[in-house]
Amino acid sequence: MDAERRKSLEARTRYDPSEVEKRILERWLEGGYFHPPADGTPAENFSVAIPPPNVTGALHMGHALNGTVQDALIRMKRMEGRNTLWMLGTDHAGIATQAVVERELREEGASRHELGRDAFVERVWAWKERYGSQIVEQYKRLGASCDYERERFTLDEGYVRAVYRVFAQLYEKGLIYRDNYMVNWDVGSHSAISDLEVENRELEDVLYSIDYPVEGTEAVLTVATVRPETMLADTAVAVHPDDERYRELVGGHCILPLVGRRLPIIADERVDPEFGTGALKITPGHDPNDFEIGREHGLEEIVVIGEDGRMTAAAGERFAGMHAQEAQAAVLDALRAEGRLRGEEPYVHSVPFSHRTGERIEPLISLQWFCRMDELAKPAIAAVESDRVRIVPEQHKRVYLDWMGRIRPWCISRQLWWGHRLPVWYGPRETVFVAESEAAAREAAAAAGVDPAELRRDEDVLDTWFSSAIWPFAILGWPEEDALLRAFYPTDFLTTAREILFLWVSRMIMMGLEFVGDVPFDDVYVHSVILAPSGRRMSKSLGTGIDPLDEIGVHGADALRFGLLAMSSTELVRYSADRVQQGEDLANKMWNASRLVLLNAPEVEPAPRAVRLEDRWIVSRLERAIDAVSRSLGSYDFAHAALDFYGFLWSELCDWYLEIVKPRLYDGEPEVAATLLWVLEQTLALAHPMMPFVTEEIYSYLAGAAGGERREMLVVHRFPALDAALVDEDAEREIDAWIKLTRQLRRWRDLVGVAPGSVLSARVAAGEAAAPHELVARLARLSYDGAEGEPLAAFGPVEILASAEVDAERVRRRVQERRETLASEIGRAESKLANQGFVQNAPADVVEEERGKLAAYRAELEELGDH
RNA sequence: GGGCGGUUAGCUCAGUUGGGAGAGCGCCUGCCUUACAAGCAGGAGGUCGUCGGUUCGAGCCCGGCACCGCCCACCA
Repeated sequence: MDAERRKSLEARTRYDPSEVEKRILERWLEGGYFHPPADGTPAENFSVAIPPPNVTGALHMGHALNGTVQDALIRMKRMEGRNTLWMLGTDHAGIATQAVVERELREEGASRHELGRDAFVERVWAWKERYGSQIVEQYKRLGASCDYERERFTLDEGYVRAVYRVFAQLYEKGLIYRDNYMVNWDVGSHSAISDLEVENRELEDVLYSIDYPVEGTEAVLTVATVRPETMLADTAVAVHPDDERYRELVGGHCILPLVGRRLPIIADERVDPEFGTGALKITPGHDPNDFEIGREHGLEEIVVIGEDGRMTAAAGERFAGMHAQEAQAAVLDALRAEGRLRGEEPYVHSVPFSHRTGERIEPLISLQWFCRMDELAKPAIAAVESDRVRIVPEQHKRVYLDWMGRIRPWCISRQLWWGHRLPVWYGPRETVFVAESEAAAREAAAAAGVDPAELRRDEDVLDTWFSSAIWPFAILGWPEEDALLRAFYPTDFLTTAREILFLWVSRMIMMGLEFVGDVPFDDVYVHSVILAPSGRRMSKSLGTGIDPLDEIGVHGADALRFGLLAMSSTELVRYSADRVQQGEDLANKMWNASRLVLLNAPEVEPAPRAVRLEDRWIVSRLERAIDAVSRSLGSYDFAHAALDFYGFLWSELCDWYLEIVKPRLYDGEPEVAATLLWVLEQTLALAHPMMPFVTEEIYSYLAGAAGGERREMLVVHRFPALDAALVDEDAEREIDAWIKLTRQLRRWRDLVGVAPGSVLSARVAAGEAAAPHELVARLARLSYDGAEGEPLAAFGPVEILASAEVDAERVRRRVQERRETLASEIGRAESKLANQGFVQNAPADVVEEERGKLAAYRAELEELGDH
């Protein structure tokens, strides 16, 4: 290390991430470490496709955790020498992005309709160019080692072609079709949405009972509903086939109040005879359940609520044009006036809302495009059943299989402008042409005898998740360029939050199998959900969000990464600022421990030159840490990886080993310097996947100290692997005993009130090796010189002698306390050993251990008796 | 209505195959010891949600219950 570097290291007594991170990141990017060649095979290589964040997005805690988890594994694999690719990109996020730009327009007093489709889409692109890459820059700040030179976007040219190819092929297979079917209508985005974009909320409503007179009698059928306005679209009343009360009425009719329509009374098993009166009004146009019943019974489908949320002409003159809400009040008034409203009671039930816009879903019959999933699902089910795709933790496997087993058609068309416009063209006489491009559609039309000039393209765009479903192979160049695909598909794992297991993960598996013929990834790791410290969901609107970039600014990226890994042990986890602080402290600890070594070690080649017991001990403990951390990382157990590393670094390396070897280090002993440098290098490499910045920064000094060989950066340093030959159980046992003894001595000193700085007179019992106890003496501040005097206390072979430093009275009290403790321990052990059941049934070694303890207690008590 | 996860120190969480309860933070006592005072040494603090069972022995295994949370579900 040159004098200037040395001076800077001396001066930097505290690790300052803000100064370091930018500089280190630059060097990684310039070095091209994240941009692998498209060589090798998927089996040799290691690859991951990032779950693409929305272009509109800013990095939130979920991204930060997800990114950290991926980066930790990816960095480890890269260090293991694998050709490693982490593909990065963003999602156009249909509704979300369109909503942002629409809001901007509204603020200017304009609207997308005034602008027109082409101008609007252009505007969204402009917005995307301006703000779209901010999240990518934010991933860099986290230290994510993505291939920033291969960034993709779900609407870039090649990607769009891939989407159209997939659509066209599924259409040709008959899996994509157009149908008039009940959909979830999102009044907010004025579009259909899929089942998975609906969230059910518990809501307090009113359940109204309405009398429907039975035709030709005085009787009435009372039905119950929370949406009386939909009665205008009723086309039947249903009862359970076994319901004795109504058996006679089935086949007859009742009269719909206000409207006068004759409603057939039908029998259907889906009616619960226990609920209300057991009679159910059937509204096929506005209720999913009724829709199905209606289709089976061939009932008329009347639509009284339109896509704008207002009542249609079919609702009748009195109500047409009203908002559904107003219509409800009007219908209730009218029913009251006719004496048909029998009752109302408060009623709590779950109601569908749009996940995106938060508006209440209006179930409507609408002409939409659907994708049949059952056939695609079969191989995707098999892939997970056989663990070809492994889902971790395992409990999610069954959830996936359950859901896939009863998968329903997917509504894939959206009435938006921002997205992949359907590659569907309509000609005259209801001709439909699906093609990968407009040119191809024209050709097809011409071939079918349709004038291409008459073609009109479908207005709708595809569900965002339709394009995300092909992410893992589309970003690798499918279908046109296959170099990346051949080298990196299937990818190795996917990390995700549980909530998108169905929305995204399942669909990627289906599409990968269908179009590439292999699953998109081997493992799916479902990571924790980070809650606010209060235990509530982290959300901007609730004000409970914590911005990861703020945390990076205050504590550093390594600290945040460590904190996130350490806290992410279970499914739901509260954000722990303490864990992030712990990470910051750890970075600083590593920094200062490294300063101690680097500023004092002579220039020697790092090597485990374990010349003394304590050296063998730390080398052995390091090997165990290497084993534990790499195992934990390999099995997606990040909390243990982080905390086990912390324990090794802080307690074993810093608190004990560094303290033990300081004198040798200051003396310039080459062997201990070599060992220390080696341990440091291994330790930095071990921590690097979790805390890349601080380790890389320290390594830049170490590489200097270690001589010219180490020109490469730590990011591509060999990841440590367990070397079983360096594990030394004897050394571990021995040093652990010294540590225990030292702690006993310190504790005793404290309890009897010995001043911290004072050195106590002591001696080692005859026949005991003095060497280890020299070390203990230093750590516990004892002196064996001039060992005269009365022994006051004994700890194993070490006896403390009476001196002016020790208050004899407090020692006596302490001894008395110890006697009492021992007596009770002896009692406990004796009664346990007197229990025949224990002695006979417990394993021999457990019994033996207990006997050993008892003997030791008795011996200690006896010894105390002397003083 | 089904399924899943959780309940351990004041707080946030660990506890591998059942053999005397752990960490970080906070708290108390004492130390500016030439890597780090955002540090060091020591300490206090827990009937492991509850009831029952299996066992010589249960935080851990089995069953019931309570509370918290999540996911799925077409009972109006």
